[in-house]
Amino acid sequence: MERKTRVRFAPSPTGPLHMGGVRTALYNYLYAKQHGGDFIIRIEDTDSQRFVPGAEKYIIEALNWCGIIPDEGVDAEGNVVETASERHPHAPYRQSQRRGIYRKYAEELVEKGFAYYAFDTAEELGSKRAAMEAEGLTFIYNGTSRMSLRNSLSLAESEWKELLESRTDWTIRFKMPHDRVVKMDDLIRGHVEVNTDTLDDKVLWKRADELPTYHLANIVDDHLMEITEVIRGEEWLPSLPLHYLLYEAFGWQESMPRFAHLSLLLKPDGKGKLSKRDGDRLGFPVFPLKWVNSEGEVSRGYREDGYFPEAFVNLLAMLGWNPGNDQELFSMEELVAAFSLERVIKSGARFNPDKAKWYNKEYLRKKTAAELASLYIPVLEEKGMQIVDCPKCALTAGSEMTQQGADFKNRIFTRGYVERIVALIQERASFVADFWDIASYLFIAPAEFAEKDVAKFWKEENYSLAFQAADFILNFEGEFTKENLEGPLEEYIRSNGWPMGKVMNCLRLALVGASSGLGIADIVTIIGKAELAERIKKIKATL
RNA sequence: GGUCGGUUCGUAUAACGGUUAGUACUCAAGAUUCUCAAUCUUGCAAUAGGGGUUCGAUUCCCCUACCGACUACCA
Repeated sequence: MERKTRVRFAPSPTGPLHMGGVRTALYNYLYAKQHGGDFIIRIEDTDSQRFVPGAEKYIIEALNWCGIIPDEGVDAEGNVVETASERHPHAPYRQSQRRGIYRKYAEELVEKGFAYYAFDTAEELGSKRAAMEAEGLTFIYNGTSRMSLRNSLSLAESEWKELLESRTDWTIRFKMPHDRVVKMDDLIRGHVEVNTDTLDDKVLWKRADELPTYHLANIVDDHLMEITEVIRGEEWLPSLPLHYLLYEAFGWQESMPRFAHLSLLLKPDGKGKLSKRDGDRLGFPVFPLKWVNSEGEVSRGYREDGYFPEAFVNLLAMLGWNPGNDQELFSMEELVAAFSLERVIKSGARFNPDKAKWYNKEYLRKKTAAELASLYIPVLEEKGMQIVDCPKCALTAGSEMTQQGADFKNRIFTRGYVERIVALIQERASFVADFWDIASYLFIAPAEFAEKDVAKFWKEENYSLAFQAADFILNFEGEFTKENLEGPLEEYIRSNGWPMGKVMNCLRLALVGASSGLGIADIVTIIGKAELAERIKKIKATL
């Protein structure tokens, strides 16, 4: 029986989506698309206590930013679908809105003898657990203990039926079979066996909330939504036997999905899994988007930190998966084609912030000047620059736009001027945010001069030559381009027998404020003769 | 503690019984250049330990160590 591939990402709206969660969603998405199937998003909000307002919206927005677009579960506006339709026959996709459908499944299990009513309160169980732990023992609610607890198996029928009526805090628990070996297959880990005696009678349904727990809701919904593969985090592997048994109890083993458990993302250093604290400590985001919690605490996001979504997706894909060859750069389409669960790594992947930066750098280099200019212009505007598309219409009386497209006095620049610059500096940066530090001097004259460089180069025997070189540039008569200027300028310095390094660095120091930066020919042809003259004049005035 | 999973350079990983154990990031050195960056070249650096199986183990099995997940009326 061939079924259409249908996979789901089922987050719980208890906070912002961690990058590990995004990776899980990504792998689901890639798998679905590769098999021509559907990627479904389902919100698992059965824990009313941990619900966080805004988390659901955040999750969908984050996935959307990454280009992980659900086929089902969310409408075109990015809202979780609440009512069934032709396009969304399995709606609603929020478990809190599906509450009506779970109870009958839980009770079906009780009727069939696979589950029972339990009346122990959380407090009673808690103290029992504590008492046993004090003796160095482990409390498990299962075959070893259930007959001494209060439930429909241990109590007389009249008694538990009375409790069922009079109380509203009971639960339905799964009756874990005694001494059975559950044999499971995982698409990533292979064959796994577990003896049921080590498992407990999990709560399936909570009367107090009129809501199922994860285990029941998950199995029922995966079945109802015709899910074919469940790709989820490693933390679910221990409950896989329960889930197998649940499918069996319902008689759904024929249509049971196949399972794949992904390893976790680990800290860059030290022990343990990647957490928000690591990001704060080591200076990188662990969330796709910025998040502000109810206390006003801010968690930075990849988007706000200047990562391109393509880079983020790419680096996430390579954390725990590889194509089997040396290719490291993948577009989403390429990932869809190349992805395979067989090549997902079993062990936990330590996150490497340096590599993440490298990915962004690679994507930055691929961008066109027009794209980068559009991203950089808001930064420039924040710095007080005005960027115009059409020079003539924006100029106020008395301002002058140079041939290059710059009016330094009024800090007005054309988009073309910005494009020229980003094209020159894009291979020197990892982020658009680096642009300003790399080349602010192409917009404003340096206000400060690096002490170290001044000490090294700013000597009269150097700058007197540098000024002459500047004069040579100002008097240059050919078309004022880097290609035209570079050779003659060097020839001029060389033919005078001047030390090239000293003259050039001195001139650069005057124009840039430091002895590092673009080539002199690049700098002067970008800022233009007028600005060159202006900056030299200013420097001379201070001597 | 118990159950389950995992373990190749610092990190991500390749090699699915036979390789001088490869690649990328990081780091270092050199080349280049008017400096810086970029680029190119080179280098540092790994099969957790111990037993098997085998002509031969990174690869298969067992033990130990270490790491992780789970052990809630949370997901």
